[in-house]
Amino acid sequence: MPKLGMPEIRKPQLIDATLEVIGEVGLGKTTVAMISKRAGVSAGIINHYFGGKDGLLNQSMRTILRELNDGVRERREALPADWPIERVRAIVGGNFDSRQLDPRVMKTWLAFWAQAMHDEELARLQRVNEKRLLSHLRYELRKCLSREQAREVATGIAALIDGIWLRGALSGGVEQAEAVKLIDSFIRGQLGLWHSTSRVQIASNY
Amino acid sequence: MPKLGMPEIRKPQLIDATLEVIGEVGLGKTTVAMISKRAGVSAGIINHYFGGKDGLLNQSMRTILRELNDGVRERREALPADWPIERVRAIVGGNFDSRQLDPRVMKTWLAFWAQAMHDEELARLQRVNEKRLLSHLRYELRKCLSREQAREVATGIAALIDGIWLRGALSGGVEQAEAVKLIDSFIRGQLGLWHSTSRVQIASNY
Amino acid sequence: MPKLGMPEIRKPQLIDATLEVIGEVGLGKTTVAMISKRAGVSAGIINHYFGGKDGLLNQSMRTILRELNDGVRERREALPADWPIERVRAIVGGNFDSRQLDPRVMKTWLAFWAQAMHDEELARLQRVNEKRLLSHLRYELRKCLSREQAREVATGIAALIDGIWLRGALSGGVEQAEAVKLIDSFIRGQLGLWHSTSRVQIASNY
Amino acid sequence: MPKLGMPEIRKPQLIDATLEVIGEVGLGKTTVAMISKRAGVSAGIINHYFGGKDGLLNQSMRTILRELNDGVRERREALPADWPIERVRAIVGGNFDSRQLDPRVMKTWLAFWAQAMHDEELARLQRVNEKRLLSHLRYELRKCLSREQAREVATGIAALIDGIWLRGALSGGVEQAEAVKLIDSFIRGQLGLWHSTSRVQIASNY
DNA sequence: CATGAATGAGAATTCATTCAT
DNA sequence: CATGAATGAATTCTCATTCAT
Repeated sequence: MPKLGMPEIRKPQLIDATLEVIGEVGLGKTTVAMISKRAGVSAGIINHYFGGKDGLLNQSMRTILRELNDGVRERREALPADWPIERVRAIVGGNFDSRQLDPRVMKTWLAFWAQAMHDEELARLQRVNEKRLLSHLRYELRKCLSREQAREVATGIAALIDGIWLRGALSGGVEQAEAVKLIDSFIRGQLGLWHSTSRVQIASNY
Repeated sequence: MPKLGMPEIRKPQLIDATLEVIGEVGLGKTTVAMISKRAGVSAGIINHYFGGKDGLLNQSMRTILRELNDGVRERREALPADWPIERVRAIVGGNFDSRQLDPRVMKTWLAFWAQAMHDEELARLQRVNEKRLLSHLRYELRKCLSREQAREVATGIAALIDGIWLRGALSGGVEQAEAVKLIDSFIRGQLGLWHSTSRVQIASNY
Repeated sequence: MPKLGMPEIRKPQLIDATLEVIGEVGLGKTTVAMISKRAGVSAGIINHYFGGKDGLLNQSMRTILRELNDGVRERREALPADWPIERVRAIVGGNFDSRQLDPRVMKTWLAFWAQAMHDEELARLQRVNEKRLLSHLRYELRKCLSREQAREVATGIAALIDGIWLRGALSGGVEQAEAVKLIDSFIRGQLGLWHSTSRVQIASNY
Repeated sequence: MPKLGMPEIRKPQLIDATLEVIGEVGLGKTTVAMISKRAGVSAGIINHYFGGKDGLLNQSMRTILRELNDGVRERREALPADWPIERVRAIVGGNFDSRQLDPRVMKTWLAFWAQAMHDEELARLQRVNEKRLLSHLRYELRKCLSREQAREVATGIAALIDGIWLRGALSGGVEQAEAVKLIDSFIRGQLGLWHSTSRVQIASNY
């Protein structure tokens, strides 16, 4: 019998190598030769495990999406359900945690985003993710805002997250603290618009 | 009136074709053969006029950047200098005018953005543009806010512009009215944070 | 009764799978992976039992040659030695029995034939077979014809067998009855040429 | 302007090289690298002119089919329409002229034949050809035989042509004279079956 | 100016075979 | 015995670029 459990070793190994290479040279210049060399295996093995370059890229995409989702969920669920604003801040923070701010990861995200414009499979994955972010934000905001207000603020937060992230990707980096501060400020502004005397408890470190 | 030389005919012709093809198949699958066929000329001519594929892509990038800037400037300058908030809204509107919301243009933008991650020449162009947007916003906001406040609000607006745009690119489209409304709401919220009794004149259609 | 070793199980299993796959996708597209999958075993086992793909193909070839020969011999020997024309007809019938007319078998034959043009080992096998067919025909015909006449008629019958078979392979099928009828007609014509008043007994169902 | 008329030079050049290589190493071992090297051009040019290996093989097939047809037609039409048997013999001769008996051409034919079993495009071409041969034979035989008789004799001649050819391909060669003699014999035998006192004029060199 | 023929480097993919388990 | 992981050579196809006309 051949070595058992190799798929569980090789697949993550190849996906990691893929993300590294994309982060370094860009999706357009990434070749299976580079990836396999980085992973320390032969090029042919990619077809063995992923059916081809496309399959590997697809799985890589799913992996970073899942990592993002897992990180955000952990942060959010670590807080009580009756602290909605804190939970929103946790969601924001999760989108800017150190793993996501790794320049190579940011480059990979952008590459996949551009790719998704012309690849329905990737586009679908991205849309699901976008909807999930929005949905979680709305759910928490609903605890202290009207349906319409929650919808609008959630949309704004989501846009700020992506916008800060995108501008950061271009200019060389994002400061998590800066990002969280800006979004906090947006939330306070929005809450203020509707609650001149807001009773929502906002953490003192705002 | 000088007679137009071939360069003045061929270059825009090829740049238009480039943007169309990128919008349709993506930067990664765009070939000079496709571009030249679309433009109705031979493949070799691209090297003649642009020195190669890279030169053509670079010029194409500069073209859409210039179009965006020109559009934004026209809208901004059409308003009095002492209507800063209106001018900010004009800047926002310019970033979401119909030309920029053409799906093919959005795809091209995203493609160039991803490409810029690994191409210093493109990255420089993008950074210059980002700085210009921020600078204009700050300049107008300075007329009714402190330096620090202006900086922060400008950063937020820029992030919202890019974030709304990015999410729209993915989900299939952006509604200009929605975008402007969201950013208006942000501005009002931010102004409210600092001026509980704001004296800034905000257009009545807010 | 000796217990069957694995070789006696595996070899026919793999040869059958080989013929099936060749019949379905053609020799050129047949891979060991396909064959082993069809046989329900691993790819590596082919080298274990046949020393490689070539060995398996060679054995497969020998198998269908043997099947054809066995079938023809059985039919021929089932008839009395002093019914030469009936024996000739039995040889013809054997070449068009249902096993040989299976479209997958016909495709395999043709594939091996083409392959034999460039593979001396296969060519040798085929030549032996061709000679055997001719030899049997001549042997029977010699009982009622001169050496020269027997040689010529045998050559014609062999050519007709292969020609009918080849044309049938292309056009989608052969009718055994049609084939036998045509060759009968040829034999009668040939006999008639030399024996205006032939004394050879030809079966009444001619 | 580039060199004009290159397609008319390159295409036959590449097709010739293809037939030569297939004739030498077999279809299965033929690579575009071999073909282009033989033709003295680069491998890429094959895609330029034929869209890929398949296109080249297809065109090569069409070429040898056309050559055979042209040769047969010329021979047939060189004889008076009221010499049907002579015309039939011309058709037979055309199928065994020196060009068709070149071992490389025979190998190519056989390769294509096997390939056609799994390639509908090739199969269609072959069927058209088979039908044409049969049709011409029937047309000529109709001039001296009944419809049914003409059909049967034509079928037999066609089978003999292919069978002799196939057996020759395997055993290393065909003698045109032998082939024609055998088929002549068949024709005479068949004519004799129906016309005990045949009035059909058969050339004296029979 | 413009063409498109031609090149050649590079990329993905295929696949028979080997071999540790 | 048997597996299937792994390899690496071979092959097809792509494509930017060059260049003779």
